[in-house]
Parts: sequence; C-alpha cells; structure tokens
Amino acid sequence: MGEGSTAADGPRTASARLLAVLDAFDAEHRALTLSALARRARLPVSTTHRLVGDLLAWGGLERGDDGLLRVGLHLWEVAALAPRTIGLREAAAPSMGDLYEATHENVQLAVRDGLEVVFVERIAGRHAVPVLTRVGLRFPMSATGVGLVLLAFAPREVQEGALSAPLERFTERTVVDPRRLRSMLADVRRRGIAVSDRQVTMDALSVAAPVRGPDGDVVAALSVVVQADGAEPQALAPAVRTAAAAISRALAR
Amino acid sequence: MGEGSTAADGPRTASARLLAVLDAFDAEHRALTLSALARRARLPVSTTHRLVGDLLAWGGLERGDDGLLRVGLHLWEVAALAPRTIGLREAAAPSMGDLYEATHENVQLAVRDGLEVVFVERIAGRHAVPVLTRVGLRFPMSATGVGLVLLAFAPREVQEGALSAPLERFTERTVVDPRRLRSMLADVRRRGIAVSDRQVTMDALSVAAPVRGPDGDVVAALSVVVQADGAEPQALAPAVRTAAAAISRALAR
DNA sequence: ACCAGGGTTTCCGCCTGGCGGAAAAGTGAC
DNA sequence: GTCACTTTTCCGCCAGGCGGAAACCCTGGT
Repeated sequence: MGEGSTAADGPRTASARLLAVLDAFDAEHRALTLSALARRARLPVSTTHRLVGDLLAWGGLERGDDGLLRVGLHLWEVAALAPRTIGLREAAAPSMGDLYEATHENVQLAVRDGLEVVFVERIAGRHAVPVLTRVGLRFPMSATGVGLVLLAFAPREVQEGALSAPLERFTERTVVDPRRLRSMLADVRRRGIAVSDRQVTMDALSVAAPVRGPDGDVVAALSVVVQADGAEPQALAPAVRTAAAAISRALAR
Repeated sequence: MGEGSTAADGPRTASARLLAVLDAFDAEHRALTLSALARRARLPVSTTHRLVGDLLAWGGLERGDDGLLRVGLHLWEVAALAPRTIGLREAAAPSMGDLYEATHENVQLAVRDGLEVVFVERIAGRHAVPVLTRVGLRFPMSATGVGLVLLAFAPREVQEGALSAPLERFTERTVVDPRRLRSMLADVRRRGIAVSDRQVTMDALSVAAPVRGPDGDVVAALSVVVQADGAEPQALAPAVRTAAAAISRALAR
C-alpha cells in the first residue's frame, strides 16, 4: 500500500489515529499547522492537538520557530533501524559510488513493497537526465527498470497480482499489455537485466539488475538512468550487474 | 533525549505504549520476537500483540519469514519527510562526496538534538581510521568535532545546559573541565572550525565546520575524521569549510 | 484601534474501546 | 512425549481517549 492503513472511514483505533497524524505529511506537505494537519488526518482539532503533543514529546514531530509541525528526528532514528532502508543503503553506498563514477549518470536503489517499488537511495548525476525519483518515493513496479527486476523475481502471487491489475501508462511507450509484460519479465529473469526504455518519461532509459540477500532472494534492485537518445543498454549492463553483485556480497557479510 | 519519552514507570497513554513498541528496537536489536519486544517495551504480551498488529497493518513494522519483527518501510517513508534528515543528506551529498574525494577520509554530517548530536550521514573511507559513528547514532556533543561546532553555535541556554552537566570522558584526552570547554567553544565561534583530537578514541582526530540554514543559523555540522598520528588539522580545515559552505548554499535554494 | 478569520489551547462529561490476565494453541529442541 | 518457550485468542473491567465547545492568540487588513 502507498499510505499506511489509516483510512478515515469507519471507527478508528487510538493507534490508527496517531498514525494518521504521521500520514498527514507527504512530499508536498512537509510543514503543517495543527489545523491543517487535523484536516488532512480527518481528525477533530482537539484530538489532533493531544496526539501531536504525544508525538512532540516522543520526537516523532518537531515544532519549528514558525509554529509549523514537521516530522522529527527521533522518528528517523527508529526508522533508520529498518533493515531494508539505511542498512541496505550503507551496504550499497560504495558500489553505487563506483557505478556513479563509472557512468556519471543517475544511480538508484529500490525495494519492493507489495505491488510498488520504494526508492531507498539515489545518486543524482549533476549533468544527467532529470529523473522523477526521490528517496522515499513509491511508484508502480511495471514501468521502471528497478520495478521490472523486482517484479520479475517476486513471488508468483505478487506477479499475478500485478499482471491482473490495470497497468498504468506514463508515456506512449509504457507497456500496458499483460502478455507483453509477462514476456518481458521472463526475459529479465533469463538475462538478469531489465531495460526500461522511455516507459516512465520520454527522455529516460534505465538499466537495472537484482541485488540478492544472503539466501539468494532478490531484496532490492539497482539501476542507472540515462538519456534515452543514444543510450546503449548493452554497454551499461555489465557495470550495473557488477555493482549489484558487489552489493549482494556486502549483504552476505 | 536519546530515546523518545516512553519511560516505563507510571501510567502510560495509548500513544506512549505504541511508541514504546517502536523504541524496543535499537542497533543491537533490529529483529525481535513478539515476546522479546514486549519485555523490552515493558508491556504485557497481549497488549504488545495488539499494538504490533496495528503497526504491521500500517507498515511501521514488518514480520519476516523467520517470524521476527523488524522496523518497516512505511515508517521510513514518513521519517524520510523529516527536513533534518533525508533533505539535509540530499543537499549535502555532492559536497560530502567532494570532501571524500579530496581527503579519502571519513566524512560525517550531524545535527543537534537537545544536548546530543545525531549523525545523519557518513561516508566511511575504506582505508580510513575506523570511526564509532553510524547513521542514526546519537552521541554527547562535547567530545566530537561536529558536537563542538553544534554546541558552540547553539542557543546560550543549550550551551549552559551542556556546561553545567557532568562532562563525559571517553579517553584521557577528553575535555571534562567546563572552563576549558567554554574557552574551546569561544575559539570555535571565532575560527569557524572545531578540532577534536583524540577526545572520542585515541586514534582519531576530527575537523568540523558549521553548516548554515537559509537564515544563517547553524543547522548541522560537517567533519572529516582522520588518523590522529600525523594529522594536520590546519591543512584539512579549508576543505571542510569549503564543503560546509557549499552545503549551506545548497540549503539556501 | 478595531475587526475578522484564521489559528492554538484548555476543559470536561461521556462512554467506548483499550487493557491485560488467563487460557488455548503452536513450535522447536531434546 | 515433554518442556519451555512462543503466539494468539478471549472477554470482563473501567480508565482514559474522545471531541464539542469555549477561551485565548495572532496576523493582516482597514
């Protein structure tokens, strides 16, 4: 799911209310007044005031000099203990740095969550093609390079779930035919590389490879994203594979 | 505070209980059984079971194939919205990369929280002196390079608070005399650089500079940490200042 | 100086749902 | 089969979470 389960309809538990306060924040709303937060969480102002007090006391939120509320440091400290985020980033950082040095293009690391990818790290090339992704962004799997990798190696029921849902189109080149996607996924499994050519934006092509955990499961995917014009995926593939393999080895330690 | 306010003594609110579940995790306990989590949170097992259910549903926790509970991806997604963490890291990443390329030593970025520093980013030099810090670690301010910077430029009452508390000794060279520390802080403010020489470990010296926000306040500190033997802080200072200034400029945009 | 329209904070009666002890069920090692 | 842990379920109790209302605050406009 994109957002934690804090649907406003029906009775909500105390926990759900507290977590709904946290879900009021997003990339477009990083700083909120108490009243705005209450509206976004669909809670009465006095309830929100009380819950915000609890979160402020714990460090889940901070109140700025401007009176606005923001996500706090302690929440991040706890979240940093998630193995699929900071731990993965730390294991990946040297190899991502190497891949960046080798290509000077955007380098991205993502994990799967349900039927979506979540980007956990990226190095943005200064002169590289602009990319939509930012750390913490969640995105459908079927169009991006990393998404294709993660879907290809996902459990069968996840693949069937993704293939039976309507596939979202982002450009005229986005693959939205399930049969074609199924075929692409088989190809990704065979070659150990995914190429997404102008499926997300019309100027970007990405090449992605799987990152495996200690027991061989695919736990993340690594990609470079380059200008589609003049791109040579076959030339990029070895470097991406090598970097992904290095991350896999780092995770095995 | 180091840990969110979830003291186990006395009556606890529903919010405090939920947050105590999250606080059960730390760097040494990233994966926990339900029973272990209940013990660490000082909650009855059935209460913990219910709260864990709420967090699993929201994405704050995940249950692995091994049955163990871990901090989940959605918590990190929310935490990634904290301006003092991912946002700061992203602004800092190019300059930290440059400083690393220039020195090939450990590069660290930290923010102040109360009377402690929290490390929000680091680049570990492959052949550099081992450092204690990891991302998400919190540490007293007075001994580290970044801590000296953050303390020097903190509001007066924060400085007085730090100076009136007993200063913790880590090595025989740790400054624990408040008068001497006060003098060092004045020096840091004057020179815009802090040097911590073997105050944390006996083999490391760090050089740190302030990172300023758009309104000129010191919002973070950047440092390199090198082998103390043969270290030339004066030679390192310009590069650290330059990188810190670049981050300050990035934050002003 | 006043007003309006937002905001935040406080109060407190209501009643629901959070709480946790007990028991049942599950798991793995021996 | 036993043991020691684990996880899950049940359900009676009552505490505290809830939120409407009101008070108070702040800022910008006139």
